[in-house]
Amino acid sequence: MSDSVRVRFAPSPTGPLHIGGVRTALYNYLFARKMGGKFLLRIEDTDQARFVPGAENYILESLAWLGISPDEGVGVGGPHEPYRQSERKDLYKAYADKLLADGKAYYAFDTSEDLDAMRASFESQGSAFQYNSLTRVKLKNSIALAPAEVEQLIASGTPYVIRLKVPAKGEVRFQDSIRDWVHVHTSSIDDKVLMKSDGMPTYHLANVVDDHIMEITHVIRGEEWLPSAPLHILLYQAFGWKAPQFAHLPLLLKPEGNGKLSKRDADLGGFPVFPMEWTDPATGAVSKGFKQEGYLKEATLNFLAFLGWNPGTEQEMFSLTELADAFSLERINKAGAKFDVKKAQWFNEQYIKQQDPAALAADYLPNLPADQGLAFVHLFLDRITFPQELAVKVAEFQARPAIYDEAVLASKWNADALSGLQFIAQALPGVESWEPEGIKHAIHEVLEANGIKMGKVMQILRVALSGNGAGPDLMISMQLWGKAEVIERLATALAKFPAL
RNA sequence: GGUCCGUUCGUCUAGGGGUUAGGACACGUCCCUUUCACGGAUGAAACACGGGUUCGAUUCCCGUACGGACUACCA
Repeated sequence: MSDSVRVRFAPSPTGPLHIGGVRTALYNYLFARKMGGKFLLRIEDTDQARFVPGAENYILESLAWLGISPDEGVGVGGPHEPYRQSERKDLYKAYADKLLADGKAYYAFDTSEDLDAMRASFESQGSAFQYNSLTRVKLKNSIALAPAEVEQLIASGTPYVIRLKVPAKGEVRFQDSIRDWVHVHTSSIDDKVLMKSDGMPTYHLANVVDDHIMEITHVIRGEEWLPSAPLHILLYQAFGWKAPQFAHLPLLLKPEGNGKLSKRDADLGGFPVFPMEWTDPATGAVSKGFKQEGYLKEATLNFLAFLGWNPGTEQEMFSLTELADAFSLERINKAGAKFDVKKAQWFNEQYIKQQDPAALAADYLPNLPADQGLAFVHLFLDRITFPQELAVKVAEFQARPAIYDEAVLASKWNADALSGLQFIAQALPGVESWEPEGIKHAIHEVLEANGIKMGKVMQILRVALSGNGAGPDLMISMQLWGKAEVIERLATALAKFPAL
């Protein structure tokens, strides 16, 4: 079908990809999959000043980690190569020239300093400067200046930009998939710069030209673009092109307080706002990543998808393919969503339990024999949020108690407990089969024979062996410690526990 | 300041002219368990405010308040 869906994710390589950007990529990907269309990745590197080495690679790796794989674009190629805007530079100039020839754009020679001064003077009078139909006739451009003068300026190499000649009167309207009709008067739109004086296009031009050439049918992007969408509509009109369908996504907000989620929140809240760890090439500063923090890709995806979208059913665990099946633009929310770490952690806990225990053991407890690693995974699976906690739990488990839980001792350490422990210490060496049932049976038997209730000593036994008043199943723990170690620990505790 | 966008439990949200306003996270209680965790059950918890339209508005319209984005030769 000729009008099949084509969407794109078009980040700028100016730093690590923000988690909000990842969500935008995800929604584009999901929509493409749902509609049987194509998902493209285009790199918008038209700002030479803000270019950050490694950022493009970071974007590619982050998307690859999550399985948000482009069908076309940087890294995979396709019929519209190149997909990096810096490599398409000449193209944009040709389109800008066409607008110039049609009288829909004009040259402007005002320097940044000129414009800054203009803005300052307007501001001092309490109003805002706009480069528009009212002011352009008084500024230094090919509308206000005589043709000969313009030619002379260009011939002499005076730097210039190309601006869009926004109509003085009229209304721009478009129907956003998420926000429905949005209308704006052209009088509130600036004569935006299309081509910068360095010969590079601005976002506005490059974006519209590429989306048209690459036959993009739906532009799904962050809400920060909503104010410039009317300008883009105007550009499509100036070129005589059909505008794509727009869908402006709600923003991701700070977990506490107001404002959009930022890098600062990560530092403050101790949670990541980037998909993967990022080391700033200039400062060497390291920012946390979901991946390195221990978030599973399935959990990250599921969590992100639900920030601003929901299936309308009560199902909340969704794989990437299930998300693609259930996804629709209509079910995206309008209001911004606060980032909730607790929910992200909950998703992670759910997905950890779904992992293959043997794989978890191999990946996170590589130094243990496979059967032992597996046993520990089973022991701790329900008690961790991140897989790397496994190794910590195991280390704590294996270390002999340095201190004994004071509170438990204070309330449970008594004559019954003492004799119970002593009986257990006597019985343990005789346990033939050192496995949970056998150990439990032996303890039960010796306590019953001496008229002591299990409940009186079990927690004290736990403290004696592990130092803690709470923890995983004691019988399984004892099996894992091993007979000799348990006997040793019990003897130590008996010697160290306070006299009665 | 201007333009545009938004507002249902603390958070993510369902719903939509007449509902006991539903679910999830977090929180409380109970059950399970020798303990903790997991799991199960249960509780507390919301339609920003003011007008209108209507027999009836949380839902539609208009204001107000609050929040947000944008307002660069950045994207």
